[in-house]
Amino acid sequence: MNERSFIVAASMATKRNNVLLDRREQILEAALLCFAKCGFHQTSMHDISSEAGISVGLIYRYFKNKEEVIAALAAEHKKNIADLLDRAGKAPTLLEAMEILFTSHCSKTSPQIISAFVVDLFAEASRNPRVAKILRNVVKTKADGVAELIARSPEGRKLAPWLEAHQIAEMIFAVNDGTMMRSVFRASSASVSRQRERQLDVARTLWRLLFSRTSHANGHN
Amino acid sequence: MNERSFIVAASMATKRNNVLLDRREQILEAALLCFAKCGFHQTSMHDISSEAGISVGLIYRYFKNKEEVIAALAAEHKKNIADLLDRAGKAPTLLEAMEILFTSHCSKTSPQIISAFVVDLFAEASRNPRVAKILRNVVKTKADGVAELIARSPEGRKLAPWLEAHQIAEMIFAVNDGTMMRSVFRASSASVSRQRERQLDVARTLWRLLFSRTSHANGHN
Amino acid sequence: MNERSFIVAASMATKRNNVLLDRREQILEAALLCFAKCGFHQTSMHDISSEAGISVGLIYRYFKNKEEVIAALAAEHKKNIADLLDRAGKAPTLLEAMEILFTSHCSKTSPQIISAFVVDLFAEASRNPRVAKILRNVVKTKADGVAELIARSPEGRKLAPWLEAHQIAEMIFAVNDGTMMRSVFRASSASVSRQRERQLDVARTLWRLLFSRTSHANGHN
Amino acid sequence: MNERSFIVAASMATKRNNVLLDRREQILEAALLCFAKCGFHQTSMHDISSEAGISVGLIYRYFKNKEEVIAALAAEHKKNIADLLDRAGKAPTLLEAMEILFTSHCSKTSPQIISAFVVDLFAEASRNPRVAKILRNVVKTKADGVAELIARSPEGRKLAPWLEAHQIAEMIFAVNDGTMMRSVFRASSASVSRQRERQLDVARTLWRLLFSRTSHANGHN
DNA sequence: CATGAATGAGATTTCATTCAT
DNA sequence: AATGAATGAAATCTCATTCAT
Repeated sequence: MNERSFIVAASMATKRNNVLLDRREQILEAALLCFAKCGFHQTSMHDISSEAGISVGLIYRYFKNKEEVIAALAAEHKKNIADLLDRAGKAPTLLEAMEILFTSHCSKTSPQIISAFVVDLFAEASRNPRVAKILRNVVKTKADGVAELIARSPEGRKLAPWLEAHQIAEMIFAVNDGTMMRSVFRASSASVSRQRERQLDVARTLWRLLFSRTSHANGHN
Repeated sequence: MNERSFIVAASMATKRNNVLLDRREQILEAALLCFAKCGFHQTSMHDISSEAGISVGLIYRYFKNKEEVIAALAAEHKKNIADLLDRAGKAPTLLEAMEILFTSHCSKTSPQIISAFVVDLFAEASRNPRVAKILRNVVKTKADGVAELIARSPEGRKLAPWLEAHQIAEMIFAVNDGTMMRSVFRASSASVSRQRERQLDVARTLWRLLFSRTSHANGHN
Repeated sequence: MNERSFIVAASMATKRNNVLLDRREQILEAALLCFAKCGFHQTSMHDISSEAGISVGLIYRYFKNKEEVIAALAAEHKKNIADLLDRAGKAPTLLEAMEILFTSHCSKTSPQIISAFVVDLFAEASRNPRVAKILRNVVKTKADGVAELIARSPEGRKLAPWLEAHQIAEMIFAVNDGTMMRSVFRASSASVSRQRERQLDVARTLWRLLFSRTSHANGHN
Repeated sequence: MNERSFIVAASMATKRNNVLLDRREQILEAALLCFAKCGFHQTSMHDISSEAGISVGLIYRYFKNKEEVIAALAAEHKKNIADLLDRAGKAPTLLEAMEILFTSHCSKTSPQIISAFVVDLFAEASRNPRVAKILRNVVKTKADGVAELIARSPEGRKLAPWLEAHQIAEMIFAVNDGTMMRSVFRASSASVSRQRERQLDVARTLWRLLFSRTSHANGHN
């Protein structure tokens, strides 16, 4: 095997690897859609394969069983949350960071779909230990991430000083999750943006509560 | 038919009615337990009948099908929430009213069970229009109820005056639902009370935020 | 409940019990036929249900899964062998006892079917521990039974005295099993009796070998 | 094309042929192992390919389908039996010939494996005409071979003279097959040799029966 | 020559629902 | 009123076989 053929082989191996990853991604995308539409236990493997445009059997080359598909999506959710926190951490002000956190439930897919899926994920967590483990981690990551965000930003330290960072963080995410939970009601596509508006409204209410004290204090300066 | 026999017949009819209602209640209680433990779609009708100590067929005398059982439980949930609001409405102060709202997810059954069930209910709402309708109503009842509570209480009108009553109400319930969503992680029975502690902690954080402004303002008077 | 109604209830319970047992028997009969025709792992549960004239689901009310059906048939085989030994034990002479052992592989069903099933059973035993356990027991029961038969019959004690009873018993059953193993070749129905003839021929050869010594010895008397 | 290149081409063709044969052999070896371990119909083509360390597709270059693999192994079994008879035919005495027949179920592989496979083969024969044909031939080859062995050896003609050669031959193989059938019970590796001992014990019992008469008769000379 | 991704029919098993008793 | 046997559709998962690379 000369250098050239090595390179060719390597590039082929890479390509093959990409194809494998693409398939996985394709299946997960289809599964997410189906799960959001019908729920885990009312989605059949056939539904997923149809949505993905492949045969049922092929799913089993990439996932050992249905539970693994769910777990993989839960893991992906975890990664998305981590990314979100990363992005929020790079925001110049705390306000902008929170805006990022609240305006994107998740990056790629429609928020409607994501929230239906996530509520199902929490429901599943109450009986599936594997999903529970992942979600517990997600919850902790979120809480810690925001607590740190608050603690290390200059505005954060001044805001509502009679509360600890982690208390504020828990509040923020309680509001976040609660809002998401309500968003499962399928809104007519026309009012999706209006629903979004209302969600942001709640978020802004929270911000005002958190910052009013500060601005009030500032007003005394 | 003389008067006596009429009374007997009436009392028999009443008794019969009570038996019917008891059976219904018995089935719903069993169903709630099963649903909380396994989820709607992983609970079989046989599971419910076993839990209730009756035969499968009997369930179908009281409910047309599985979906009706779910819907009936959703309706019961709605009634429980209405009762809760009633009780809260009778509290002497707004603070006490909120305490009632936050400390009891539901009366009879363990909060762990209730929250697992309610999260499932929200998940179900995203695809089952009937459940969605009931839950939408629940959400509206809660929001309106609290908004009214705030609007008509003397403290309420002073608290966070730059926010409308309905905005505050939405916040309160977002926090309420968000905390509940996290409580699905089956905690070891030992730490159930500790978990409850933390949930109340979040609620108290919110209260302080809501009332701080007022007390602060009051402090300046 | 008076005596009459008790009797009625009891008789109904008995009847119901019989129905249950009949169903079980019906399923096992169908399964035996299918297994003999196609082998355990090429017989589908649907094949069995069709043969029995019932629905697939019903099988699962009586057997937890396919393996339980196989195990139940293995257990029945064990019982049949025990019955056979019982009958042989009641024969007046050892010769007649052996005739019983050799001429009936099993009572009710055609020997063709039984032998195909039993060979499958042995094949299964080499990987299915549960079936192995049952068959080991069958083999031991057979060996012990015949050894005792020989040991306690007057002719038996004289026959081939340089051999121990258990050695002779093992021989007899090795021949028995070996003959059965060959009988799996589906003979045209015309030659079934001829095949049976040849099997008996082998058995008689064995008998002559075992008794020749005796008759020879007797010849010297 | 010069002589050299012809030779090279020829040797390459031979080599290629050898490779082909080797692959076939490699696949059959793997298949035998898998079949013995799991049975024909519980062994997947993937199992075989894994065991052989090749891809699934490659099996189909050498065998049309799964059934052909089974048939090829049945044919190999036939060849092994023929070899065994050949070797037995070259033994100086009948006793030694029989020892050869009884002590080696098959040359290369462990007897445990072979017997599990052969019992499966017989089970298969009861429904697969192709396998049945091969096994019928095997049975006939064995019977004829031993009958001839007996008929043409000097001791053979004297032994149990009241029986025909073919009757004795059938007996011998009935015992042979019967013992093999029992050997399917997976013995703990420790007691494999002890199990082997017991099998030989049965064989020796048979021998003594067959020869006792002669030696007895001889004793009278 | 060799691979293994892909297919899709088919196997096992479950379960909502009905209905004779 | 109450039972639970019976049905059969549907779900999950497997596997022999093909074929593009």
